[in-house]
Amino acid sequence: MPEGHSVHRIANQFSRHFVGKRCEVSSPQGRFAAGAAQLDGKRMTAARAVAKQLFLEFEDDLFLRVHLGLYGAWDFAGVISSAEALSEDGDGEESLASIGAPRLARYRMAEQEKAEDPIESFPPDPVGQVRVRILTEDTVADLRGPTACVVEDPAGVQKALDKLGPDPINDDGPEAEKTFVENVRKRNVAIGQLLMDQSVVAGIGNIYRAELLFRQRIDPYKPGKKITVKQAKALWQDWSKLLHEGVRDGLMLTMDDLSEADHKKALRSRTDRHWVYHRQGEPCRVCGTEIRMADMAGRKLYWCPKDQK
DNA sequence: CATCGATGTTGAG
DNA sequence: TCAACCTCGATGG
Repeated sequence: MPEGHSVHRIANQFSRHFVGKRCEVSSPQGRFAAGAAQLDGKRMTAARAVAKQLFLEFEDDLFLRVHLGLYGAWDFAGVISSAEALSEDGDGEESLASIGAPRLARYRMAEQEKAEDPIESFPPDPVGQVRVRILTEDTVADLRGPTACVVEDPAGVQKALDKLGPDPINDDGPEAEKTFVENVRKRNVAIGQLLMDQSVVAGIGNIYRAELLFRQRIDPYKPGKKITVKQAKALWQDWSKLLHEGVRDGLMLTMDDLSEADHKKALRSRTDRHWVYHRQGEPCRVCGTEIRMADMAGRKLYWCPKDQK
């Protein structure tokens, strides 16, 4: 899935075009029929992302909690925001659908975002296995392939939140940094593993994990207890920076100070976008040493053995 | 066209 | 520690 930044963008999409509206909620696939019936006809009152968890709040203290997992995705159509409009994070009401009258946009939001073929009529027929469809008078959102899609009461929401460490978008004060530093430094577990532990810090996935550790030149195998306060603070600050940039840009650009040409290249090609992620066997962009890859707790870890000590 | 692997988590054993 | 979840782009024939 979707590391932390994309879920925040999805929440923004819902905030702009669904919150305040009455929703017809259904489960075209059928696997969420009972849950959909609980929410059907209610007004959406808020949309919020905490790390990779999405919470859609409806009237009567009901919440839809969604986690996209590895390959879940939301498809939006109708009056929705384009990538650029979402990046403004403001009140720009510009939508694809409003540009050129009868053409209605379809926009897919998962790890990548992309415009799909225009739809001919509204609402469009569900494509594939749609677990949940949320339909308003002029917008529709289809959810496919989620790991979690559950109706929660406030206590259930709190229970889910309690499992999460700080998320720099929601927790931006010194307290959050302090919590992160403590969470890291009390554990005798490799920092590469701790960054993926959502109770230590929420929202980091495999790509951000590899890139953050390279950017701070930290050995992924170094135990949390041996990470200095300075290193831990730097990791938190850098994560906060990358996450805010990811929400703004709609993609993970983890290399700083690129030339104009390299920046464009990075936007085009995923292989030119990262320092170490998915670059095993290729030369380190800093020192030329071969980037290594190994399994760490079931996920692939990428790092430069020379620069990260 | 078949197969593989992926940005993630859960629960069984 | 590993399979399951059940989608889809990339890869190979």
